[in-house]
Amino acid sequence: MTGDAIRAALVRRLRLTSNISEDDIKEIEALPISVRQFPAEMPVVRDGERATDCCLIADGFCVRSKTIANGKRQILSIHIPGEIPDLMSLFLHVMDHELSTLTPSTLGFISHETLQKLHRRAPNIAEMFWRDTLIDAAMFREWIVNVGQRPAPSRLAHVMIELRERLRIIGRVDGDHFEMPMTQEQIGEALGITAVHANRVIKQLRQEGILEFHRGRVTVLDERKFLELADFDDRYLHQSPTL
Amino acid sequence: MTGDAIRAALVRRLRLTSNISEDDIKEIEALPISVRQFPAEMPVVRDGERATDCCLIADGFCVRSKTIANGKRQILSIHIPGEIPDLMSLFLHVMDHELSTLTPSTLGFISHETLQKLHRRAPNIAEMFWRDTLIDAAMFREWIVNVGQRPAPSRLAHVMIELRERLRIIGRVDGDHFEMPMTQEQIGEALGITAVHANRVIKQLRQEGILEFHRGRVTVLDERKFLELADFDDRYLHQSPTL
DNA sequence: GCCGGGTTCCAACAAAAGTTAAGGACGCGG
DNA sequence: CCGCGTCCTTAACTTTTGTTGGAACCCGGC
Repeated sequence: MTGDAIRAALVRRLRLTSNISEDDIKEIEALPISVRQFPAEMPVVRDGERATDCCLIADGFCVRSKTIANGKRQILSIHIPGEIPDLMSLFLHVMDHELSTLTPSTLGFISHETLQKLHRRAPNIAEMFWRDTLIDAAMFREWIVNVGQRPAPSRLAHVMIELRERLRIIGRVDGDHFEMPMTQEQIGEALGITAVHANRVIKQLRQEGILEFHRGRVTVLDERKFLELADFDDRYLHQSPTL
Repeated sequence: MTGDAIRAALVRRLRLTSNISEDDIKEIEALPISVRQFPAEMPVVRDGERATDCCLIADGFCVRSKTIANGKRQILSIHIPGEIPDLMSLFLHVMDHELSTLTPSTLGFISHETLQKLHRRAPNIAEMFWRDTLIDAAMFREWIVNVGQRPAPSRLAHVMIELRERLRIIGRVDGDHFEMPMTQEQIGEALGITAVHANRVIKQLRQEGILEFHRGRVTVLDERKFLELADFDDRYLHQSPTL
């Protein structure tokens, strides 16, 4: 995959997500991007590292996570193509968490310097990116609520629906199923439960005929029960730029 | 308290937290602010509401929270004087969570319009505020880890130490004690546990001689054990603007 | 000084989640 | 086609946390 394809993925998401002008699109299409391939389960930017570039996902799934002293890991967010998962590093230079791949991924890198110049030149783009990082924060808030207040089956359903709604925007939901390429260990790390318990929860949702989960693919069998369980309100995704 | 005192509180925090120039300070000191008093436990901005101003805490403690369908509430962050807890509303106009007071508070309001104009005029200030919202997001990430991975006693110690470190910046830690004006119910909502369990945890930390907690005042009795329990690393607060 | 309401505190029991251990399925590389 | 490793699955047991309900406490207002 080339730099052009990556820029196209970014522009596509920005068109759907913000009121971007044609001039601004030209600016973004002129951005120098260096492309690199990563295998599955590979750190992209490590906790404590000093980032000099922002990373754009062209293809593949990534996660942000933090590991605490006792070795336990918490997954903070799941990222899909078109997203810039470490835009925050532009002003928070030393990473307070890790970014790593879930699947083999194609990533584009844009230097902080380039982006900073762009912001001074095109404040509209700066605001659009700022807004992007604010939506990120809104997703963290909902993640706190999920882990803090919902029972485990609801947590799983909620994370799944959030992922599905975001995949839908980039046209990657196919009928009643979508990709969620995570092991049960990783699902546990996302929900704040152990892998054994994650397995129990999946088993329960299967037995209740709500969904099927097999090798990283979710198939929703009972949409009504699924939605009810998830307690999902998409307001926090702030998808409409006009509001 | 007057608008001047509020501007002073903001400028004081910004001086300690960022590389702000004297010109920029003048800009901020010229900001029109309207002041209002709020009683304890009062919503300031409600979930779903359309915000038109940003709110600056001059005096008092506030929290951000979300309430889910079953009525359970999760506290997302605690805010202290000098902070702008809803800066994000500048670009995310409809609130996805609630901001409310913990104690009687004096709040200043700056209109979105004023701030937006200021940003175009002074991009340095815009970047400083952007950075502020990014630190906010970093604190949410740590809060996710706290609620998702740490045992309840550590969760409590961690939230306490975060609060203490931030109070220290504004000179409100007095020897071995500091203010944390929350009921056990509210502490439970912050940690993702019930009030009964919050009480059990506090009792345990008391019995172990680690701390005393009485009527919203924390007194640390065994700093070593307290730090060890909290698993606290202040990196995520990004207090040094030069890094 | 004495209510009254909100905290705090606690006990007993129930439910959810963690731990440990072990067998089975499945895909990949030789 | 076999063997190996990873992931999934389950069971039995322990620990943590939630639930319910009630008593003690404490402060502010009358």
